[in-house]
Amino acid sequence: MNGLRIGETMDEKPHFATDDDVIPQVCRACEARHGGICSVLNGSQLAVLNKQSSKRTIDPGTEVVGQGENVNSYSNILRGVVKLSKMMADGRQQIVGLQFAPDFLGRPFSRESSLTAEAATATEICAFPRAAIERMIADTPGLEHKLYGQSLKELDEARDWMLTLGRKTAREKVASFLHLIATHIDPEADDGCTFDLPLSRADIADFLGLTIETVSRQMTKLRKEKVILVENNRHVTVPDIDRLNEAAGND
Amino acid sequence: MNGLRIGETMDEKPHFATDDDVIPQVCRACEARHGGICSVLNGSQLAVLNKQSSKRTIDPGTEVVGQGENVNSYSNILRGVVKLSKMMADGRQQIVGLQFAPDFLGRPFSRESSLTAEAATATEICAFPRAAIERMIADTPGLEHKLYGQSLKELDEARDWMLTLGRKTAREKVASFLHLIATHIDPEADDGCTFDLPLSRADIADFLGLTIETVSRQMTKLRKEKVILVENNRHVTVPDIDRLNEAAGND
DNA sequence: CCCCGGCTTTGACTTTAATCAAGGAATGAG
DNA sequence: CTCATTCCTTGATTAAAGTCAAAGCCGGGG
Repeated sequence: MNGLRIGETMDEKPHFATDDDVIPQVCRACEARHGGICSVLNGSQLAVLNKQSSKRTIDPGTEVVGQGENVNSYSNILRGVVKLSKMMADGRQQIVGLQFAPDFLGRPFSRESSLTAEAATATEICAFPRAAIERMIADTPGLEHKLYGQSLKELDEARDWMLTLGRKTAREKVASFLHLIATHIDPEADDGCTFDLPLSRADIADFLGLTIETVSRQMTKLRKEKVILVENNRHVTVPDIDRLNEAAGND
Repeated sequence: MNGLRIGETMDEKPHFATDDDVIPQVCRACEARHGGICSVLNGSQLAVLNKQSSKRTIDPGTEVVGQGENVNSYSNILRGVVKLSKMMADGRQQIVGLQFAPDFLGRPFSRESSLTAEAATATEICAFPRAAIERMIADTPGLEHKLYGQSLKELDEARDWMLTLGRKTAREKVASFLHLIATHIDPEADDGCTFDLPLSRADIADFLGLTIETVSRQMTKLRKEKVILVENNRHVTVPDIDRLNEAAGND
C-alpha cells in the first residue's frame, strides 16, 4: 500500500525493551496479529485493548449483531465464517457478504447496524467495546489505514458480487459461489482443492439470490458434469479450478 | 464521526494569516471544498494540490477510467453523474455504482482499475496526479479519514443494492432506482419532487440487472398507476415519494 | 436398532422476465 | 422541413427460474 508502518514485531532483536515492544501473552499466537487489525498496534496498545477484550465462541446460526440494533462492540474473527445479511419487511433475505478470519467485524462510525451478522460455522471472535476501538482509531493513523484497506477490499468484493447477482445465470452463480469458497478456504491449492461448504443450501440461495431448489439442481448438474465432486452434501472437491472458474463465467 | 478536525475555513476571523489559512482562489467556490475531500485540507495543502490539478469537462458516454487500465489520476466530481460498471468477457455489463458531486473518484492503493468509470451526464471533474494524492494521504490522517468515510458509505450503498439485485422483482427494482435518483438529485423535496433521469433505459437496465424492455414495461406500469409522471422519456415527477418507496419494497 | 426431524433432492407445473420482432417518438444534420 | 439515427415502447413467444409437492438422506435420541 503506502509508506505507513505495518507494525512488525521486534521480539527477536535483543535490546532494551519498552512497554511498546511487549506483546501480551494471549495475543502472541493470535490470528488477528497476523493479517488482522492488531498487526498495526504496538505492545502497549495491544495491552490496553486486551484488558477490555473478551474471546467468545459462537455456535452456527447465532446472531452476533442484528439488523437495526445498536452496536456496542466490534470484534476480530479468529476462526469460522460469519455471514452478513439484509432482510426485507416481508422476510426476503439477501446475504451481502461473508467474512473470514482474521477480518474485523463491525462498521465504525455508525451506531445502528444496517445488517445482521450471524455465525455460519462454529466461530470464535475477540470482542472489544465500541469506545475502546474508536478512541484507538482516533489516535492511531495506522489503524484507520488498516481498516480503510479492509473496507476497500469489501467494496471490491461487493461490486464483484453485484455483477454475479445482476448478470449471471443460476449455473454461473452457483459456480461463482463454489469458486469464492474454494479460494478462501483452501487458498494455496491451485489445483484440485477440497473443502467443507460453510453454508447450507438455504444460505447459498440467499447469497446468490436464488431458491434452494435451483441451487440444488445446479449443484447436481455441476456434479454430473464432473466440475465438482460432492460427498455428504457439504464436502466438495474441485478437480480443476479453471474449469470451475469457466463455469462461473470468468473467461 | 469522531474527533478529527474537519478543516473549517478561517477566512472570516481577522488575525495574522499563515499560508495554511489562505484558500486558493479557484477552490473558494468549489463544491469539493464543501462535502468533498478538500474540506479536510488547509490552505497550503489546497495550494499544493491546486498547482497540479486540472479541471476537465466530460461529455456523456466518455470513459474516465477503463476496466483493467492503469490509473494515474484521481479526481473530484464537481458536477454531473458518473457510472461505475463492470463487464464480463462476453459483453454482459453491470453498473455497480453511481457517483455524484462532490464524490471522490478513484480507488486508492490499487494500480489497476477493476471497473470502468464513465460520465452518464455532462460532467465536470477536478483531476490530480496519483502520486500527489497518495503523498498527501500518507501525511494527512484527516484526509484518509474522509476517504474512509466515503468508502464506508459506498459499501453501505453497494450492499443495499445487492438486496435489490438479488431479491426484488422487476417492478421493485425500477421503483428502487427511481427512488435512489429522486433522493440524490432532489434531496430537499420530501414531497412531490421532479428531476431528469441521468441514465438511459439501457443504463438503467444495466444497473438493475434487467433488459431494456423490462425496464420500459415497468416504467409504463408505474406511470399508468400514477406512481410517477413522465415527460419526454427522461423527465420524471414523483407526486408521493412514500408511494414510490412502497413500490420499491421498502415497508 | 429404529424413528424422528431437518436438510436436500427431484419432479410437475407456473410465473416472471428474456428474447425476438415491429413500430413510434425525439433529436440532430443537412 | 425532412431524413436518418438513436432511443424507447409494445406485442408475441420462449426460456429460465420459482413454486408446490413428494420423497430420500443423514444424524441424533430414545
